[in-house]
Amino acid sequence: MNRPTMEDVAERANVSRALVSLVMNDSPQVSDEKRRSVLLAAEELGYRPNLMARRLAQQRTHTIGVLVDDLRNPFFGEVVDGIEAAATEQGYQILILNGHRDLDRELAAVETLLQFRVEGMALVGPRVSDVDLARFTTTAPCVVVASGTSHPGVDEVVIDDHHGAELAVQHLADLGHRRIAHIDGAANASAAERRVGYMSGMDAAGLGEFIDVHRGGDDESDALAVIDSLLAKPDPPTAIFAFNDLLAAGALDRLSDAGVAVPAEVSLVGFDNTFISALRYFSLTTINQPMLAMGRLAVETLLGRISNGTGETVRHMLQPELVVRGTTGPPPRRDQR
Amino acid sequence: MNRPTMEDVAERANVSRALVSLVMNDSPQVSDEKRRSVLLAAEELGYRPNLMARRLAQQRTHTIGVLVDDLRNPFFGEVVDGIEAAATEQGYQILILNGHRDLDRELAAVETLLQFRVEGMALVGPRVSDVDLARFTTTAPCVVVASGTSHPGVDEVVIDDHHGAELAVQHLADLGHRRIAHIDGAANASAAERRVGYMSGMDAAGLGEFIDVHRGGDDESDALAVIDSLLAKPDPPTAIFAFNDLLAAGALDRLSDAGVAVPAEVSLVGFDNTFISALRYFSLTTINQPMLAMGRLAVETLLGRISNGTGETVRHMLQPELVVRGTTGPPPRRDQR
DNA sequence: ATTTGGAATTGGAGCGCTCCAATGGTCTAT
DNA sequence: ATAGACCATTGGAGCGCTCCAATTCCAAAT
Repeated sequence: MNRPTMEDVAERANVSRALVSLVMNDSPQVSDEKRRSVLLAAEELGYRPNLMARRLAQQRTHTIGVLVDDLRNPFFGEVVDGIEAAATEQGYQILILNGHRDLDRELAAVETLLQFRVEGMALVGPRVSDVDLARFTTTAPCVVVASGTSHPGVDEVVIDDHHGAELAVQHLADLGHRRIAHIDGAANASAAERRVGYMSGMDAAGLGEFIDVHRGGDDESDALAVIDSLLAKPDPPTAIFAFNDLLAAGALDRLSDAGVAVPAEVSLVGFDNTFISALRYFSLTTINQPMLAMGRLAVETLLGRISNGTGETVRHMLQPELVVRGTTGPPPRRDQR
Repeated sequence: MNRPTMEDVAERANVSRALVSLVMNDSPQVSDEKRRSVLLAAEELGYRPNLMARRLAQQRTHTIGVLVDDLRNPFFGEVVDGIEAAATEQGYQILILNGHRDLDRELAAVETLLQFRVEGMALVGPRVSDVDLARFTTTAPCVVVASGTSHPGVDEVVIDDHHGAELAVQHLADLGHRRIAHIDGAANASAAERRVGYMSGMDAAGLGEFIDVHRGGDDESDALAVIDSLLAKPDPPTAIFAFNDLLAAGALDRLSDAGVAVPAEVSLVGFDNTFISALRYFSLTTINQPMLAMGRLAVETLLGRISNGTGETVRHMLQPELVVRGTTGPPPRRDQR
């Protein structure tokens, strides 16, 4: 009644347990005859190797742990897809745990990953402190993905948030906008970088005097009040660059409520290129993050670290891209310079 | 240099390995003194139990496997959240694998779960056939979640798609609509149920003669052509019930392109209540699926099956709810009955 | 002083596998 | 006929833990 073991298969095929092990691991030095009979016996018994036992004996797990901040966010799903694809190609499994946007749960999850003896960890949008990070990374190599701030001493895969913001501003400036406002991401990890990028983009376009930053947040509700105050100004902006697509969605909502035409009266740019921005009803101009590539690169970095051990930590920075859709256009005639 | 084991901790604390095991498992029958010194030794060595070894020795894993159809879809993320919450409460871990909308990968994933010796599996929106399902469920109990079609012989947690569709139709009929069209989900798992629900809702409202089903698909692009042909009719519908929120988003897009006011000229209802529909810019009237509750119920069902063994399979059907937002209203005056 | 009982502690077997060194078997070269 | 070489196969130790039965310990009861 109990699950068949290698022993059972060996007995049925009249061979030793070691031979069964060789067959299960596709060893080339097994005669075809024995291989067939082992495979047959395994099939008949419904044998399935026990991964626990195998890993214990092997002294390695061929697994990399993935910690994501929030599974419901499509952004993370996409990055994980990239991680999984690359890991599978390299013969690694992945173990996905959810941090639930909470530091304590995140730490618990990392602990679990370590108990699983993962050979490396990819922390996607993590909230752990640098101190904790330093502790983990000596136990198992870590790579931090998509975290705006820098974590010295740990490998990282990030996007050039600064440049992404510059691209957005430059696009708007090229269209002729001058009063370009920014709704930022408040305490969000990438917020600071994008804010600074916005400012430097404005400066570069000779629009330093029009720099105008407003505190936003994580999602659309945080944009509503900002839009109201923006519209109440004597000289409202003709363009808005939002921290992410969700904030942009909120902004769009409020603007249409207020009867402001987009892009005829106000242009709008988001960030992330999540599938929301691609919905044609939104058709949001935004900045693309190469999520799949970030995932793949994370795995490569991790495996490099695993095989090469210690050494200079790297910070891979991927380039964002402007995706022009329907929410940007030239400013109203009266505002053209 | 090697990872410390229980043996090492035992030695350092001057106790037996068995005692360390007791401490690690919070056994009450350990003297405070010994417990402290074991804990101290563990701390000093940076000891972390090896989950592989523990599970092998324990002969159980306290883990339930979760197979999702597509990680990038927020719907699944939400269901998994429910599963995880309930599992954690019951002292179970979850192991998430991704089916990638592909039958073969799904089967491979299930195989992996079984090699991990999960004690049960929750298949969320699976594509496996009933035959495969029957094979698995004898090895480890399965529960199928959010699959429209029925899988005899397997426990299920589903939503009443039929009734959900009826709710949508009834809402529109109550508003005074008569020509209510349906854009269906084509081959999608829940499509048939919702389609039939639409029809029976129409009948119940005395609108049988207006039944009008159009083939849609999975996402927004599939709605575009349908809207075009609908608008080209001599008597275009005054209301549209779409298979899901994404199709509704596509419909909304096309309608606004065509200059058709929503809901003044055409009302629109979606299905799922994903966060997209809640975006105020959409403000889509839709049918809510209790995703978290479905996840929790899946775990309860699974654990019940694990402890009670075989017996009548159950089919838990949760009730959908109408969520009225901004895309529905009375039909234009000329169409009121 | 001796017994008794309960709690705290320990030794050892065993979980299902891998991997190494050793064994046996077959074939060719001497 | 014998040695050597090479291949397929096997026995056994060991991976790090749990869990049972056995042992030790100590205090209370006789």
